[in-house]
Amino acid sequence: MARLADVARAAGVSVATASRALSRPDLVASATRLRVLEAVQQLGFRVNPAARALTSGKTGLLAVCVPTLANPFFAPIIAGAQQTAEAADRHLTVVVTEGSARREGEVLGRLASQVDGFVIVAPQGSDTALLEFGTSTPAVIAERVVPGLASVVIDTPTGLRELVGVLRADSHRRVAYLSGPGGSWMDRLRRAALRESLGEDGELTVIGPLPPTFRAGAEAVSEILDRRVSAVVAYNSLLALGVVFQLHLAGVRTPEQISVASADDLAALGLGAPEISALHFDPAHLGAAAVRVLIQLIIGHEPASSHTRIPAHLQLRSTTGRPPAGGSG
Amino acid sequence: MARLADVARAAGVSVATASRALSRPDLVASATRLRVLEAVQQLGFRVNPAARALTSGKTGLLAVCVPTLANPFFAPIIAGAQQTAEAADRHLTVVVTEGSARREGEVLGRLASQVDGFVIVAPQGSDTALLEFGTSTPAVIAERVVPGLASVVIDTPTGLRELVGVLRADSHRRVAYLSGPGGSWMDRLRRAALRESLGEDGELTVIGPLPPTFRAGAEAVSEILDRRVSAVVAYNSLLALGVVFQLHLAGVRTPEQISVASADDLAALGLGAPEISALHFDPAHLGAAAVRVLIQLIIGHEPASSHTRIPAHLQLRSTTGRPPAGGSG
DNA sequence: TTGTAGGCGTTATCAC
DNA sequence: GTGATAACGCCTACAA
Repeated sequence: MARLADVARAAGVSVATASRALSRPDLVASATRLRVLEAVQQLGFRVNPAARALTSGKTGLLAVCVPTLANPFFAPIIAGAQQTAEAADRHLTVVVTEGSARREGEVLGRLASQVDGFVIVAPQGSDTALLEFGTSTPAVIAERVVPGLASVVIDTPTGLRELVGVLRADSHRRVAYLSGPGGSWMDRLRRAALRESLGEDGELTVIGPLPPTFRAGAEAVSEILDRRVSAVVAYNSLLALGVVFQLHLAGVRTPEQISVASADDLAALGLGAPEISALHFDPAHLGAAAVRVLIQLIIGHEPASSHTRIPAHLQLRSTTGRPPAGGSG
Repeated sequence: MARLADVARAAGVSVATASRALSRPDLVASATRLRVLEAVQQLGFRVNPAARALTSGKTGLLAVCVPTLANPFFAPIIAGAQQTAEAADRHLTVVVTEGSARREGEVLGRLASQVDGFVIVAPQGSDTALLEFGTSTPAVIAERVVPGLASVVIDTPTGLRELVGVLRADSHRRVAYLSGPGGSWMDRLRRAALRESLGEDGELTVIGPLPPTFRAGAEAVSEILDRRVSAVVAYNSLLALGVVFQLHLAGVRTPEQISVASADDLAALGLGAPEISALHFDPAHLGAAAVRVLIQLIIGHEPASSHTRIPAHLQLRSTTGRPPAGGSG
């Protein structure tokens, strides 16, 4: 592999000049720069990341830290992050914490000196732990807000308020929320949004925390029916699909007897076939946005906004509608 | 951060000895080694990967290359690979090719000098392209076999033969296979296994290629019914679930009127609620095994077997059984 | 604007 | 078994 020295020789300049021509072109006469660039082309030169890392301290490696890959919400985040990192000529390494705050802490500590920065998705640790970590290492938080740190979230709460508005207009009053995997910051935010927008005379029943699976949704149906709600909002579309499926089996019709909606829309799973009403957004955008912010942080440009919201759009489909007259609504 | 020089000083040895004590302990007197290790502990020393990479040429980075992350089959592969890589003290970077052979080639080329080796999952490129690449760079192929390269596959074909055996014993004769995303090597192998094991008087109808989604499964039902098969085998459980769901809606009972099975069992999605018969395996094992083989390759130990098969176990559940008497079976 | 020189932290090659 | 010493490829004062 061609080294910078080869390029320099070919261009008839010193190594230092060749280096500058690549990393700080403004410091080099344009004619010189041109010769260097040409030589680079010619020789197919590419910097040796290790050598660069040794002097500059920048490895060109970004880490994205997710609680799990079993929840299909997280995979597209990684895809989006990877694409953006690649476009910025950086590598992305993925680490899975299995939802353990302890492991999260270990992983972050172990990697801190090996990567240029972190995207931490749905972190498990405490605010203070994250804050301490994030002030010593470039990091952006996704799907959570930690005061003082850069963060990127999908604005499901606003979407949920809109959804509740529609449900209320259809005179639903008793709503169940099938909550996602336990202890998630975002999940709390969603519950709060639902509760608040249901208003004084609305009633929110929280079922869960539940694993974000089809099976869990199906199994929740008996409780849903017990609770005599007229509408169900599920943490994700696998849960929602499980609910719809089991309701069908139980002979309960949607939306005539009960409305079902999902707080996310896992489009990639093609789960929309029964046309479940849902909040629509692309998790890949989350990953992409987080990496963009992270890179700004790393190169020292304070990002324009350290708190990015990605909108979620309400998609009303065929599983929501007016509740049965004289029902609970 | 403590450098090796600090460790050496603390242990009262030369840098060279300290280095050896860590990377080739057998070359160092055990007393010395002990002192060095102690100093390492004391100072919290950790090698600088960049410096090591500069001299050794090994970056400690492994790449895993997948066609997509939208297909939920691939996410757990990455999780398994990551865990194994981490245990071997290496990083894992993920790249997504979006199913494009061109992009796959570009990505591999671009990364070849930056990583120690590749796990290429369900590669898109030709055998010859892969062979050429794989002989110049440590690489293991997953979910495909390329003669001359190390590979790891899940043995669904054997599992499918077993499944067909059961179906035949139940006197099914006309079987449909819902094929997965187009052009996959593994998919061809599955079709061949089904066709062969159905025997002379069996009939295999291939529907697809289909996206591996719930929706696609649901939409395939009309064609399934048209073809008058008594059993359906789907590429994955999302497809199978879509089929089961839509069959229910159409008033067709499983397994009384039609049997449904899936060639994989995406347990993480909790898709088993309607108890779909399926081949069970853990994709994470695939990723883990591939990384293990890759590391052997990298450190020069020819792996014990360059062709690893991961067994798939037939799980008969409630969607398979005898076809209607006098039916197509 | 360009060149010279030193160093980044580790490993490898020699001698001893 | 151990210790000097020279790379590895690049960056960056500093000097010119």
